[in-house]
Amino acid sequence: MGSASNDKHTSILDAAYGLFGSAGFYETKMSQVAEQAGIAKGTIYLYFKNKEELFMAVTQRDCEGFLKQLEEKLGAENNLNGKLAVIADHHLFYYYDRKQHTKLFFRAPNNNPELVAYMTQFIEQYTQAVMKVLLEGGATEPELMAQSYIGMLDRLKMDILFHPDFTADDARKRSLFAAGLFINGAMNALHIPEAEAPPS
Amino acid sequence: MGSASNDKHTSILDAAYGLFGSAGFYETKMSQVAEQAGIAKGTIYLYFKNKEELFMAVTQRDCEGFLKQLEEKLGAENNLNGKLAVIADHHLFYYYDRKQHTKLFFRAPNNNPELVAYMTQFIEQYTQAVMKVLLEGGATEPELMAQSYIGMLDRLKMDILFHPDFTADDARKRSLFAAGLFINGAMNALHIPEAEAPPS
Amino acid sequence: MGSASNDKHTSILDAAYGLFGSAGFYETKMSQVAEQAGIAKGTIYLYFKNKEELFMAVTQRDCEGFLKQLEEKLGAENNLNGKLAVIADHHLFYYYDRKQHTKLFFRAPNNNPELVAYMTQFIEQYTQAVMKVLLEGGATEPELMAQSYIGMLDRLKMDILFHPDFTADDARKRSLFAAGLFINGAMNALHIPEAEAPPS
Amino acid sequence: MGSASNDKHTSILDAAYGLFGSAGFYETKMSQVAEQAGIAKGTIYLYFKNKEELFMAVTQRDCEGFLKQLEEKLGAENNLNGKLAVIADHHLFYYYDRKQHTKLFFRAPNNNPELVAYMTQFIEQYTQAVMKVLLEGGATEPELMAQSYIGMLDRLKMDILFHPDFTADDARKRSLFAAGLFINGAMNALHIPEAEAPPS
DNA sequence: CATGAATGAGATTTCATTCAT
DNA sequence: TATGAATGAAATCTCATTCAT
Repeated sequence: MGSASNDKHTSILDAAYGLFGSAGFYETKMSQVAEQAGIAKGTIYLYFKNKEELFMAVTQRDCEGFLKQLEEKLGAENNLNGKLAVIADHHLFYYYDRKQHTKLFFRAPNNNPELVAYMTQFIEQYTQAVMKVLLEGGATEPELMAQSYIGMLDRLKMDILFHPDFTADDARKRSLFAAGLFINGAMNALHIPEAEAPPS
Repeated sequence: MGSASNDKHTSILDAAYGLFGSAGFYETKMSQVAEQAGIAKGTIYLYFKNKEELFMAVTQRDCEGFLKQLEEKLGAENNLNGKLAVIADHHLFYYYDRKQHTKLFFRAPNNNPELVAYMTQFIEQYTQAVMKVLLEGGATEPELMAQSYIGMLDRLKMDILFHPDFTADDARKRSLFAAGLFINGAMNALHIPEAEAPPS
Repeated sequence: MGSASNDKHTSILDAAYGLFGSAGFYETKMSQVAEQAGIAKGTIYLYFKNKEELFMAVTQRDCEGFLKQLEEKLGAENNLNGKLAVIADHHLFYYYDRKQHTKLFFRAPNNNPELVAYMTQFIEQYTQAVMKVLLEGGATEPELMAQSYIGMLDRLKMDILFHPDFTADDARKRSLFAAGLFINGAMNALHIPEAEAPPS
Repeated sequence: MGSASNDKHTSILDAAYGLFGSAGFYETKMSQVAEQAGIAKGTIYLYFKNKEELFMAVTQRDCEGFLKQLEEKLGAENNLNGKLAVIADHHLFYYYDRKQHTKLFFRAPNNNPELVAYMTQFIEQYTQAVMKVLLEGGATEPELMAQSYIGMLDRLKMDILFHPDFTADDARKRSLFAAGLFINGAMNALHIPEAEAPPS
């Protein structure tokens, strides 16, 4: 019983996830969502108040899943390097595993304050999770460090979305690269005279 | 006359830049652009084929300006560390200087292949510019390094858009932080036993 | 059992009466009627073919009650003045007693011929009832007189609907006023030279 | 120029007047209004913000015309009886002349407070105009008298709307009847023993 | 008898674009 | 060139009604 009603709710979310993810908010029509979910247009409105709320629900489910999985993986790891590697892996493979659905990823309605608030909060939570790892390692500027690490990963993931022939090995290579660069810096790979280097 | 028509072309671009930048593509109405530019709606179509092309033109002008300024600044600098600092500064201050117009930055129409192609090309050019600097420094994985550095900067810039009280000093601090972290890595700031550290 | 089903029929009518009466036909939703009646939406359709028929039934019950009560009161009175007073009282207090439910009174679907027919018939019956009283008094133009009297009363009642602080005393005052004006005319209250007055 | 733009505004109002008047607010579709006015659907929205405002504009134009004409006719008449006759004539012939367009007259959206406010104000203005006449005649209860007179007229007009064979002579007869009844009362036409009559 | 999830026709409204002036 | 009134396609959302349980 519960699962039956749950099924419809879920199939709407799934359909919306695929469409919003690949075409964006405005380009996705409620009729497409209904068709994809195999239900009538009006039925969507029994489960979601309107298009924006549906988008919000899709976003939340996705973000929560991202964070929850990350926490689980971090819990299973207890040394610092390992945790940084877990973060990199998670970030890259999360998108790699969903590359079909997030070809262009989210294009959200801009003027929805609730959504902006939610996304801000999501980013903060993600940043907090990374900061926590860094603090355990004794970092002095954990917030900027966390942001930097996340930024690196986010850019390194982009090619997943654009290059159709991106492989899991490519993802793993980037994940390792990111962790290494973050910890050791680029200095070793660059010819920087000691005298030139800015104070670390 | 030539300059007069040029003026109109420019004022449309300026108006569109402000509106697209602060409200996004779909939320910006052609009538608003016309009003802001001080011309009639129909006149826009004498200069731009349609809304998407106008958006494209706005994006191009912005991206080209970004790259051109970057090249100029890099040309004036000849040591590696200096160039990395220039990149960081440019990235952060470009957005800092335009924070009024890019509060939410661009929300583009997703299904316009030309735009997607252009954005891809822009990112590539930006990456190439950074790679060139890194290659001069002898980097072994210049592309991943360039992407990582750009990613760091892009994330560190986010707070400019979200925190209204972000100051120029905050921007400068982050720019220095980014360059330092990129070169030296986080190791020095973290308690990582040598044995634990992955090979760089 | 009969009474149980009767109860449900009645509670639907009661709910619909309150909602149609205060919000109008189109503004009242079948789901609201169901909720107010404490039953499921589908159940309404076991008792009434559709929304229009429900509206019709509500209207009929109300109109029939209005006429039935009037007849009873008229039967208990046997002089002409008394009967006219009864009519005035009945008209004003009927609405006064229901002012909660008829704040905006009925807004009916316009294109339902059955309803139009019923309302016409109701007005005719009401007019007939008043005419009968007037005929017993020997009136020469009983129909126009009856319509005029009803019209006076109907307008004098309006303030009940609009002024929330309308009291029962106000209603009684208006009822007396109407009967007096109808019988004696305005002449006594106006400075009309005999010569000016039209022939009665 | 002015008249050209005015023409479109007017033709929308005319079309809406006819449709709202004969079919009611909800039953009238904006597409019908556009078709009747000979323009495109979207054009209506250049002149009126939405359906409710169009309805409001139609109502206002009608009510203002009613009051303005009444004032003009009253200004041309200077004895009391004549003015009362003018009011009766105006009320009946206004509807008689428009019987095509007001077969069912207005059925308004119930929940529009602006419209309710406007209608209330209109009724007050009409009442005031009648009161002014009565006050000049020295009436003691001018408001109740005015309401009563208007009510009589409003009911006497109803048959215009329902009986297709209602003639101008019928209207004139009713107008005279109303004025006579209002001034002289029904007493003369009824067998009411003096003793029975309530105090006037 | 009773339910309420599901339906889908249909209405209002927006806004990019056109074109006669 | 420049205008801006007019267009009409297209999208969201509502809600009376049905029907399997």
